[in-house]
Amino acid sequence: MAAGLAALEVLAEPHRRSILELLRDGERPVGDLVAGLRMSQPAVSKHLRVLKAAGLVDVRADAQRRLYRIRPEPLAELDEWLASYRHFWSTQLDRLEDHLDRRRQGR
Amino acid sequence: MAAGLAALEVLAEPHRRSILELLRDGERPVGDLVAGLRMSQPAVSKHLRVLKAAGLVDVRADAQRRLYRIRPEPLAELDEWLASYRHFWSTQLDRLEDHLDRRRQGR
DNA sequence: TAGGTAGATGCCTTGACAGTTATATAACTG
DNA sequence: CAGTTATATAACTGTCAAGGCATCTACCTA
Repeated sequence: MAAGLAALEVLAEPHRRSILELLRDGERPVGDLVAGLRMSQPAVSKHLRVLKAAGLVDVRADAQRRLYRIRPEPLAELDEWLASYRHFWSTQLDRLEDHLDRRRQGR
Repeated sequence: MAAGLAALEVLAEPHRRSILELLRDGERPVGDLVAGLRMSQPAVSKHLRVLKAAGLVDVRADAQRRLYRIRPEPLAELDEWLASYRHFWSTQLDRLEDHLDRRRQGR
């Protein structure tokens, strides 16, 4: 019940959300991120380490560069958590989704 | 772009998530929450203040008691934020939703 | 009104964490 | 190999927030 939710804790940091945003349309080297945010390179590297530990990003080496990209699993988990509150603001459409969701479960 | 998102920052605290969970099925006085969590009453009151400041809960007085309840708006906002990443893990059903969403926009 | 209950607030301590600079590591280039 | 580029790590510092205890306020009841 409302266990870890590492994603939530890690993304409380605005800079980390910005990083995710920069990664939204594909992998990028650290340098790009440093350029995008207004922070020192070590600071960015640290945020990336935190994001990685939470499973929110993944890295791949390309020569001296490290290409980071989003790993969606923790976000999906966050989404599931949110789902248990969604009825508070849900619209017709959301109710359709809920309905279909339950139908899907049943099979 | 990825502005405040107060909800995210406030809900990074696990105890505050627990409080929200306790409020999920209706309003409750502070005492109930204190009983539910394993914390001092002042600590709970402080968390409630933070939640209130973020618009995540609302209070109503009943004699000496204060009845707290969820206010969904900030959660809906968080949901919107998440939406921009949802395509990373979306299923068939989600794609249907997206489609309908866009249709709805168009009218 | 005195006492009790429900909750909020003030003050203080402590720990975590973000940011900086300096330095280390690794790979490419001449 | 020497130098340079790209990133990570280390050591240090400052800030801030969470928790505890004590206290204050409001309302209820005998």
